[in-house]
Amino acid sequence: MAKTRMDSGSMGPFLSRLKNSTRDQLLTLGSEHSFLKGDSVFSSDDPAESVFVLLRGRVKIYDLAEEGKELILWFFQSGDLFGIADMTDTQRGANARACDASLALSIPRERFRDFLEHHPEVSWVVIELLGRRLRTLGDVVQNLATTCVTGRVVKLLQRLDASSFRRPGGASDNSLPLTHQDIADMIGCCRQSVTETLGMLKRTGAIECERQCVRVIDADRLRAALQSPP
Amino acid sequence: MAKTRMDSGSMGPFLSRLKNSTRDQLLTLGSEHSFLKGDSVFSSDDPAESVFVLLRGRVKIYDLAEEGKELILWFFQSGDLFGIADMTDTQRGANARACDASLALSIPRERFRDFLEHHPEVSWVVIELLGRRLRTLGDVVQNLATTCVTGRVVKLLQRLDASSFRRPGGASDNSLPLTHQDIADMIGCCRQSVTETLGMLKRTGAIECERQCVRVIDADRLRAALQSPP
DNA sequence: TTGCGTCTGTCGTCTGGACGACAAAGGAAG
DNA sequence: CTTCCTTTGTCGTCCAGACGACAGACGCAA
Repeated sequence: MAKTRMDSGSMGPFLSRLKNSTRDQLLTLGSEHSFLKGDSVFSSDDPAESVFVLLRGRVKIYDLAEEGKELILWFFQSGDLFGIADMTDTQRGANARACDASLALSIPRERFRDFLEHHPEVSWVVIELLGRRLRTLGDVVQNLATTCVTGRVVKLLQRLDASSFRRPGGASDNSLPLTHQDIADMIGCCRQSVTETLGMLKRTGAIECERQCVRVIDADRLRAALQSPP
Repeated sequence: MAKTRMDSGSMGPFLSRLKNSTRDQLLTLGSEHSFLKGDSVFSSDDPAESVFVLLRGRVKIYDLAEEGKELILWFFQSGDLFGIADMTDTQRGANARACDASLALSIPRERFRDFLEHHPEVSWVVIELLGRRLRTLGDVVQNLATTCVTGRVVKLLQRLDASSFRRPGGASDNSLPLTHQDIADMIGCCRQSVTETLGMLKRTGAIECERQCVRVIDADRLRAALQSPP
């Protein structure tokens, strides 16, 4: 069966907020690009000339520190808008990479802006989207500054478990497709600390783990892990 | 001499981006509120029903960790828009407090949204504003995860020195009105580490300090402090 | 089936910086 | 002018967690 243009199921936090007719018009803008797993979508050296709508797959946004250490800011899934935060600059602020085979629509900045002028309700959707992300990053800053590694792991799992972040194609087992290194890169600690913390959470019965995969099985126990001291 | 409605000089990152006629219309929306230094503007328990435009003074946005430790996410100055990130929620995501005597315009959410529908170019200004903030917080996350305290102090001073962040009323000496505790709360470390770092930067000739006040006097030396190991 | 690369799990050493404590200086309020 | 609170500066102790190293398991590609 041929791959559909978009992943089935959830349309993601951006496209799902649009009316069908508005969405169809948006999808005629710009051009589609396919990416293999591991391909770069853009890098921080690139000019910031367009926004992207992810039609299929998964894309991560990350920074590289000087020693090559990677920090993941976001994972995006199908139906999400990304690259929009760079619209006031000439250059990208971070790197984007496809984590799975992906398909994205690239819309030139002026075309997107013109589209928003003609669809002011979409502007409000974008403002709300950016607002939510700002709050999420605010929480991430707070966690990094004041919370131990175990707390940060638990809060990340809680956040992702509550969101629609899942493996594309809708695997039914509700697991989070993340390696220990992914988690470490998202919460700013080292891989061994994540392995230790996930082991402890597994022993308490809060989560299950498989290779490249974590599943929350008892949200109350996970929450309880925040209360007990390390 | 009576206080003017708005601070003189810079109109801040939001209002300065609007045409005079558009700005005048915006300023007729909502209601003005005065705050004494130290007054709360909103807290995280409050319902999120309006956005704020700061007409005069300084407001900080902060979170409180469980042990009462404060983390400052933003300082806003006159002409800035704040409270906009909470528009998708029913409740505020953080706390806001006046750091100096301040005056703010409170605009109910639906009135602001209606204004944007009639002024789509203002929507784009808001999207750009939120985008810049997202990138700034992304940098903060990166710094917290990967940079030592000295590096985080230096980068904060660089960022604020390059912005229009200054004491309201336009003191001419170009200093940054921050205590050591303010800086510690912004970069997520303890006050004594900031004191030590500022002392070192003073000795190298990069900055000058007075009580509640830091001034960058040699940007090259400040930058050089990032290269040398601690 | 085999080989190789990735991922997970464990361990011991080392260090950046949190933190409490204290003293001194500065400034605002009475 | 005095008092008191805030802010700055210094110091010693303690520990969370980074990190390199290594071993074993898993899965993909040939």
